[in-house]
Amino acid sequence: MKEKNLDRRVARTRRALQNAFIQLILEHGYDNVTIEEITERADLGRTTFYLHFNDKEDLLMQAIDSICDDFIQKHKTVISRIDNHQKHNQDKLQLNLDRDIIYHIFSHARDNANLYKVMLSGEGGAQASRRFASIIQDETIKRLNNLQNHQIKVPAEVFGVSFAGNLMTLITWWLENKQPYPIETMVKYFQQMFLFGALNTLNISHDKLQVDSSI
Amino acid sequence: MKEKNLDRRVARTRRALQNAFIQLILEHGYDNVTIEEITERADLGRTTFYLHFNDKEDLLMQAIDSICDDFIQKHKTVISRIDNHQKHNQDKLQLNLDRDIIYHIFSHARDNANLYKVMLSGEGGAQASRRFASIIQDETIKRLNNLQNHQIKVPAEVFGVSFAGNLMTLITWWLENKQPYPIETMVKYFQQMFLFGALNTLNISHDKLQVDSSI
DNA sequence: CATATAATAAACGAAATGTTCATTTTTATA
DNA sequence: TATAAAAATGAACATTTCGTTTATTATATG
Repeated sequence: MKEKNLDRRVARTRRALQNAFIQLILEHGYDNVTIEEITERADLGRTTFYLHFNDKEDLLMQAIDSICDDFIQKHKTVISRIDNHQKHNQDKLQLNLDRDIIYHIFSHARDNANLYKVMLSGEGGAQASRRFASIIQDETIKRLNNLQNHQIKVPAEVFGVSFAGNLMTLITWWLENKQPYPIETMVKYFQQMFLFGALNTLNISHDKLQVDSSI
Repeated sequence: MKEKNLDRRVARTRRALQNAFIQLILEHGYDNVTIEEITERADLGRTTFYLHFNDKEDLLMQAIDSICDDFIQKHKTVISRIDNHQKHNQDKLQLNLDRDIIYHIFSHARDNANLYKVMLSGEGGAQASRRFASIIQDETIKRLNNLQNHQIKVPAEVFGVSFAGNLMTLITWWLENKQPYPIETMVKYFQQMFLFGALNTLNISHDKLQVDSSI
């Protein structure tokens, strides 16, 4: 996993190409961006592009892969912190509908706003958003299956799809509208709309659900 | 609105180009489809394409515009039928969360499955899905504002975005997985997840909400 | 049938792609 | 700091796709 053997030039070049491309996608749309525009914006020769990537799609997918990996890594930290905390609160629900998890996802989106905009809005092709969506879906389904109470009124997959879709739509809207509310508020809104609905799809009494702060 | 003055050849050509393009998008992805492939599949000369459309985007957007117009027209019929019916049931909630409305949206998607797949999955660029999303959003916000009870815990726009996103995600998943459940079931799932959550964002007692069938 | 309109094939320049190669610049490290 | 390895560069190239023009053929409509 240590890829620190990278030549400075390589790291700098790839970073420059990625940033240039994300910028240009947001300005002109994915289809309208040419390789020459990217290298020009990145202040590099056009042939240099092909030393690192096969085509536009390759460049974007690598960018998305790395942001997804970064997300997963940080996500694990948050999860384990919560799980650990909840050992002492067995009556609390272990599900990634938790306030802290939603909060973390919004934070990560805020910290990488441009890439998230491209990734989630579908601006970079359908495949781009699918990657992130499936991460959220799978994680949701996984934790859903870990619940003691399996009396779910909706198939886990449908639940995961719906959860991820709702969340991603909200994040997309939030980023594209220049983050009109603080993250705390968005988390509250999401909980009020989806979570209190989700509550009904599970046979879980309201007081077992951890809604506000968990840490 | 009467465009029946169309030469048979024109109608046939445009239909053929549209169908060919939708097919090819689902096979190879939007970006990878060339104009020549489209005309070849449609069994037409390449120059003929340019007699009708400026480029790929133009073709797709016209297809999406017409399916959206068709949706709106049929949607109005459903709405007015429900509204009329509800004159005699003043205690029922007038909101397009209604079972019949959701049902109609799923039906329309099923009847135009390929185009919906392209439109909703983001396979045809971001703009494609935005068009339909905003129709659902705006309609939701409009009917939300008509409610007597304005005590909403969430901004109407956030509500509309969330509603539309959740619905579109479910439809996309449903179509891409070859409609694994009948529409009735999908409507039920959607209601159980989103609607009972939405219920909490409104200050509306449960018995005022029309959940099952309204007609 | 006559006329108008649509579709066609061939040909063209322009733009973008992806690759090769010899040369220059930068980096790592001994 | 000197040197070898690696990376970036610019020029040139064949290809592909695009969008348009033009002269000709096919077809719908009245």
